[in-house]
Amino acid sequence: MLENSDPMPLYHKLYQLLHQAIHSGAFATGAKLPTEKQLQEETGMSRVTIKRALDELALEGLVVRRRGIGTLVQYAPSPLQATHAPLRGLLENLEEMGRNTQVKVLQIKYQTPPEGIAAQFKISPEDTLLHIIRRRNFQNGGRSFAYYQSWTRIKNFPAKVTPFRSKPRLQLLREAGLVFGEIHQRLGAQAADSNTARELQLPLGHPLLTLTRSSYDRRSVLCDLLIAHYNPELFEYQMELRRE
Amino acid sequence: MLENSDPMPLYHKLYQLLHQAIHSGAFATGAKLPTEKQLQEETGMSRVTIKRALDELALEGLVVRRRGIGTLVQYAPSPLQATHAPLRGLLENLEEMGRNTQVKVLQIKYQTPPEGIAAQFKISPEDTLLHIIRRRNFQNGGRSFAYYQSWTRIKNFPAKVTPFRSKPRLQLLREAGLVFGEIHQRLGAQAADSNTARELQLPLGHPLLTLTRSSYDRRSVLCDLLIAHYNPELFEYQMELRRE
DNA sequence: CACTATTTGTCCGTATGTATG
DNA sequence: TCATACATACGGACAAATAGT
Repeated sequence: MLENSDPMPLYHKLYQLLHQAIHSGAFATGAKLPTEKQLQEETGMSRVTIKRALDELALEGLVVRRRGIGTLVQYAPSPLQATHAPLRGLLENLEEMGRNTQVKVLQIKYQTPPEGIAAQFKISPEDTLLHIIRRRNFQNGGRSFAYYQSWTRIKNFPAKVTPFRSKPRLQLLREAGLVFGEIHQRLGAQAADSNTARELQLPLGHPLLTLTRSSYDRRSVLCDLLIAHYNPELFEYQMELRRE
Repeated sequence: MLENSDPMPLYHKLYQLLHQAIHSGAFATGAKLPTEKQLQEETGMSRVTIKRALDELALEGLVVRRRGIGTLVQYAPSPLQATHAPLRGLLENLEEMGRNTQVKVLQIKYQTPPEGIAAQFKISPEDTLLHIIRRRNFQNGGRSFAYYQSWTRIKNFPAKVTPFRSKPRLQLLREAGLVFGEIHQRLGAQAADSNTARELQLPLGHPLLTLTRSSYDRRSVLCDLLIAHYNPELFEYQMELRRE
C-alpha cells in the first residue's frame, strides 16, 4: 500500500496519501476523515505519526480538526495546481525579449568541447570550438532567468565581450561570415545542476525549461549549438497557432 | 541553498539529481563524475552525504567507484529516443504521434472547475465544464509519458470513453460543433506533484515539460483549455526553423 | 625507487530529526 | 510528555589505492 522506493518520512507518506485522496475527491468537502485510531489500525503507524500527518493537512488548510468531533475536509476538490499561471513576465518572442532584458557574457573563448558535443559536430576530441556562456536577466539588475551555453564552429572570432552589449549573438556570427540554412530546436525539461542552480539562483534540482538549438549551414553541416536553461517561473515559451 | 518543501533526505536528492544527469547523457559512459570534494564544494553538503549518494549509484550499477581514481559512469547511454511533436504547423500533425502511442481516457465528466480555471473561462464558480483526463503511453503497454487534463465549454457532449479510442479529442469536439479560431500555446517546466508523479511513474518533484493550450472560438471566447504534462526523458517538443 | 597530490574507504563523535511505546 | 532507538547530516581524522614527478 505504501510501498515507495524513495526514503521519505512516514508522516509525510501518510500526508501525501491523504492529500491525494482528498484532491481526487475520495473524501467530499465536509466529510469526516478516519479517526487517528482508525488510521493507526489501518496503517500500523503510531498515533504520534498519524497526528503529525493530519496536523500538516490542517496547517495547509485542507482539513479542520476539532476535538471530540474528528477531522473534517475543508477543501473543494481541484484536480491539479495547474492554475499556477500568474502570467507574469511572459515574453512573446526572442527579439522583443531584448528590450526588457539584458545579457551578460560570462565567458568567451576557444575550448575543446566535451565528448557529446564533439560527437554532434563530428570533430576530433582535440579540436576547439568557440564557447560562449551568457546569462540573461531582467533590466536594472533584476533576477536572472536564462543561462546560455553555445558552441560554434567559426575561425578567428574575436573573443571579446564588448560587442555583445549592443548586438545579439547570432547577428555577430552572421556578420563574421556564418550563413545558416536549417535550424532545429528542441524543448524539454531538466533538473538544475549545481552550476545552473547557482547562476539562476534556484535550489539544486529545480525544474528548468531547456532549449537546444542546432544551426546548420547551407550544406547541412552543424555550425552552431545553443543550449539554454530557463527558470520556468520567470520564462515560458509562447506561440500562436492559426487554422488555415 | 536546498530549500526543502518535501522532507526528502539530502543524500537521496543528490542521488536523484545524478541519476537523472547520467540518464540524460550529461555524463558519457566512462566519463568521470565530479569528485566527492568537488561535489562538496558545489552543493555545500558534507562528504559523508555525498558519499552515500554516490554509493547508491554504485550499488545500482550506474557508476563504478575506485579509490585514487574517482567515480566512473558505467551506464550505457540509454536507447533514449524521445518521441517528439512538431511545434509549427497544423495541430493535426500532432496527432501523427498517435501511430506509435496510445491514449487511455481516465475520466470524462462534467465538473465545476477550480477557481483559477473558472476565472480563465470567465464563468461563475458553480458552472460546469467538460473535464477529461487522459494518459498517453507507448504502444503495447509501454511506459506512460504524457498526462492530459482538459476543460471544455461544450453542451451535451456524451461523456463516454469509447469514441476516444478511434478519434483524437479535438476532432470529436469539432464534430460536436465547436469551431476554433485562435489557439495559444505556452511551454514551461514544473516539478511533478504527487498525482502526476504517480501517473507517469516518476519520483515526486521530477522535472516535467508542461504545455498549456488555450483554444478560442471565432469570437475570441475561450472554449477549450488543455494542460499537458510530459516526462522529459521520453518526450520533447521539436521544431524546424527556416530562413526566408 | 621514494615522494607527493588526489581520491575513495573507514571510523569517530556530535547534533538533530524521525518513530515507537 | 517522556524515554528510547534509529536515521540523517555534519566535521574531522586517518588509511589505502592510484597516478604523476
